[in-house]
Amino acid sequence: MTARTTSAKTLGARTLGEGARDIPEATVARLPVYLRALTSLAEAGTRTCSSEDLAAAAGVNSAKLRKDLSYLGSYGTRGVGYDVDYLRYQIAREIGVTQDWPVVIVGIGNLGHALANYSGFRSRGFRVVALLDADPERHDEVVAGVDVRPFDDLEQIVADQGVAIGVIATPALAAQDVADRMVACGITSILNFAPSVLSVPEGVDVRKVDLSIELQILAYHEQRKAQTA
Amino acid sequence: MTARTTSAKTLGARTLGEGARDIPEATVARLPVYLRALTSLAEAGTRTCSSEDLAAAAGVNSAKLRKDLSYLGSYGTRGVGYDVDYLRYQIAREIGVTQDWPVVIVGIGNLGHALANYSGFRSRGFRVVALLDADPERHDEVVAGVDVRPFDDLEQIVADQGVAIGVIATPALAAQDVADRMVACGITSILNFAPSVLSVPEGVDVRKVDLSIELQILAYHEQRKAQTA
DNA sequence: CTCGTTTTGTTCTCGCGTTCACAAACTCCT
DNA sequence: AGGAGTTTGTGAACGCGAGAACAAAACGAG
Ligand SMILES: NC(=O)c1ccc[n+]([C@@H]2O[C@H](COP(=O)([O-])OP(=O)(O)OC[C@H]3O[C@@H](n4cnc5c(N)ncnc54)[C@H](O)[C@@H]3O)[C@@H](O)[C@H]2O)c1
Ligand SMILES: NC(=O)c1ccc[n+]([C@@H]2O[C@H](COP(=O)([O-])OP(=O)(O)OC[C@H]3O[C@@H](n4cnc5c(N)ncnc54)[C@H](O)[C@@H]3O)[C@@H](O)[C@H]2O)c1
Repeated sequence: MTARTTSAKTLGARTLGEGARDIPEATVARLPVYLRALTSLAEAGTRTCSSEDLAAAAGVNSAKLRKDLSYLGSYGTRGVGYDVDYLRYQIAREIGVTQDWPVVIVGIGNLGHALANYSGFRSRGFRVVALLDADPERHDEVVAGVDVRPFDDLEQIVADQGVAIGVIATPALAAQDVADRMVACGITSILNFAPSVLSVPEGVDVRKVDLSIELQILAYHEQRKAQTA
Repeated sequence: MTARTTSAKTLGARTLGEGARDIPEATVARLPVYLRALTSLAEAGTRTCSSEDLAAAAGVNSAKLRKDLSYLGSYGTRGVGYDVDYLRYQIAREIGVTQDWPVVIVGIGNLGHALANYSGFRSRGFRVVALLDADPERHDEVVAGVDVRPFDDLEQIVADQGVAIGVIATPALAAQDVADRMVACGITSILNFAPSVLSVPEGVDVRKVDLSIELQILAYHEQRKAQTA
């Protein structure tokens, strides 16, 4: 789904030390879920939990959970379980959310406004450093404490703040252009909400969130249910 | 990822006729992408396309595309390719977007507003029939031509309009309650934007869209890139 | 110290999905 | 009509991920 060639990396990484573990993509996608479940448990005052407990909170199979965690190392204690805070820190460190990631959002329309106002960003290590839009009428509006600036400020902001992650919330037609500009000035991870296929050079990760695809998948199953009934 | 037990269905379906084809989940998830690519091609005036062309437009491998399409039937012509309009109709029919699906959205905050204003719904066979919110201050506001109504109107609306698909855009804490109410009054497909694990009975499909998980996956890969560099 | 209990970490097996490769089928040109 | 060139549809090989099952490790009781 991404432009990334994870397979080629298996041999390329350094064999020295232990910074070269290769975590399966399916596991990476579940680690944030575990992180959220652990945070819930911690807030509820739980100090320790078994793989069964955590799996239930995360909505997965406990065998799968243990296998996933085993890729990170042995952070549990047999016969006891996992220390909630300790495991939480280890997962957070592995994902990289112990540090702060500056993020720019491009396209401050309906969706861009909602994203800018979303509190789930900051609480998970992401900091919205800029809101950019091509339409001059949007400029100087302040959304969630950040003011909307011209799209042409992109290069300056990315360079100044060391931005690596960009979010695209423009119409589909503009998305490829925006992505090209982002890539050109050094952004290497893109989250795309526009319904368009982006082409980016190797080494740049793209993930897309496509609402209408999700609805169509639901519709397909709904139709099947109606047929058999 | 969903609560659906597709595996158990393989035998249960009727063997008579041809309405019982079992399309792999991975393929179902790509059909909407092909549909969109075909629409683009049609709008550009293309009447016919090869699997290479369509695969490029959809951002996938052409072998995968052909195999996906083969689950629907043989709608291409060897040596020629696919008729764009004909294939488009066949995929649309298979997914179920030739009919109109009424949808309710619950939780008309930042995200709910954006969703209600999203034009990509109607253009793909989804019709927003109601916007519901528990907060009385939101009521009677009109968003995109639909007025916001009390959450307690849910049962009435679902019954009157035959709604099968519900969208949850409330805070995480309310999501499970909303889902329970939806299920109780007959909704069998849920699209959940709240960052919480929903538990629903068998036969109900849940798909979740979780923005911060997507960002964390990007962050993970970003961190890896930084390490090896 | 030993035994039983609990729970992790890992091995093994199975099924699904991806990709390659090619025969079958169609068009067009001579 | 026949052969060359295209492009589909699918059989087969392969790799990854899910889940079951179990051995290894920790803990507590006696
Ligand atoms: N609204 C939703 O709920 C929703 C849901 C899913 C997907 N989407 C997609 O997200 C995208 C945005 O949706 P929206 O409803 O916010 O649209 P919108 O029209 O409200 O906002 C788009 C914004 O992008 C800006 N823009 C246009 N071209 C630009 C460019 N080249 N550079 C920078 N900014 C540019 C516009 O000025 C506008 O402010 C669309 O592609 C849409 O399909 C929206
Ligand atoms: N804003 C975003 O971009 C964004 C992105 C990803 C995920 N989310 C998630 O989507 C959800 C909504 O986000 P938001 O920013 O729109 O929040 P919000 O607070 O702006 O809106 C939530 C709305 O839900 C209503 N509500 C609360 N409890 C309800 C109930 N029991 N029944 C019906 N309605 C109820 C509230 O009155 C409010 O209008 C949250 O779970 C959030 O984590 C938001």
